[in-house]
Amino acid sequence: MAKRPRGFISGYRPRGANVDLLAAVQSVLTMYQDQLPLTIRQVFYVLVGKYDYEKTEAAYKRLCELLANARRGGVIPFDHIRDDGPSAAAPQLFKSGDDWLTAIHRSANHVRLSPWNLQPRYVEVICEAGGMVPMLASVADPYGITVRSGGGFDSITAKHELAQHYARQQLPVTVLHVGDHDPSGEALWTNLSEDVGAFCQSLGADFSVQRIAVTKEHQQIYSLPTAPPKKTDKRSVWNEGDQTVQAEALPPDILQSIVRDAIEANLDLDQLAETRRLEQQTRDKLSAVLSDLTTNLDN
DNA sequence: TGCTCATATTGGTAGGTCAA
DNA sequence: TTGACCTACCAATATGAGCA
Repeated sequence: MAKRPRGFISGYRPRGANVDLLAAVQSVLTMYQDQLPLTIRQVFYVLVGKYDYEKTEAAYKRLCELLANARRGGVIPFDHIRDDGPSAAAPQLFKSGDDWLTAIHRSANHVRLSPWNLQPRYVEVICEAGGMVPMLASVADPYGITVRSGGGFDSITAKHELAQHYARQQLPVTVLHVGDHDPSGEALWTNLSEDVGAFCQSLGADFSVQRIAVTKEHQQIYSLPTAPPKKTDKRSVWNEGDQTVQAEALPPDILQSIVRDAIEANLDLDQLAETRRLEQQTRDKLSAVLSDLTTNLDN
């Protein structure tokens, strides 16, 4: 029998300093309610910046454990915290033909057109941490832009498939990269840029990466919490005296605005407006066609 | 040149121990 | 009794150092 709690914890009562810590976490979640869900790392860095929370890996681990219990205990809503979960592939099933027709009708009202046949370049966002994807996607989605988690792109298959995907776009490809400002973050970015770039070159794709966050300038402008680079991490050239900054140290709203600005700088906004006009036209047309079809079937 | 080893990345969880 | 905290571990890969 496991000694750890399973399922919900009924009557969970945090103790000592954790009572105040959970109150601070709830304040952070309220402060960034428009950016929810946040990763525990994002909550951690806001606590460090605004509540003088201890900035150590041990303190971060304690926060992870506390938030696990707080979620099990119903103190923190599960949907306010984002972590990497399992993936599922569910078949698309319908109760009946009418059910399918209703679903089609409903989706026709939300059909979206790809903006890429009117844009000068294909743009994507890649972030290092998978937990940040939903938050960045809420910014990128209205532009029709895909957000991926890099996770270091540790799989050679993933890098090759990505290059194949970019080659199929038949447009110059720009990847906006969000990652940590540390030797490992630099190494991951360089690896992505070089390895996917080399595959792209062989496949005939014009590929470039823009590192949009986190930079040394961001650290200075927003006074972000830093840490000295780990002496054991030799994966990248690192200037003497330079401090490291985690991507999650950027306040969520600021990170969103950095990504939004970078997206808009790379898109033709007039052409994007034209795509949206065509999109509405298409929705109206499809709704009319499906209404006629439903009427004919009923008769 | 090629192999092994240590260390790093993410967001946790498991088990053991301590303390309120 | 129960919450807190510490260490070890998971997966797949990159990188640098050291050695044969």
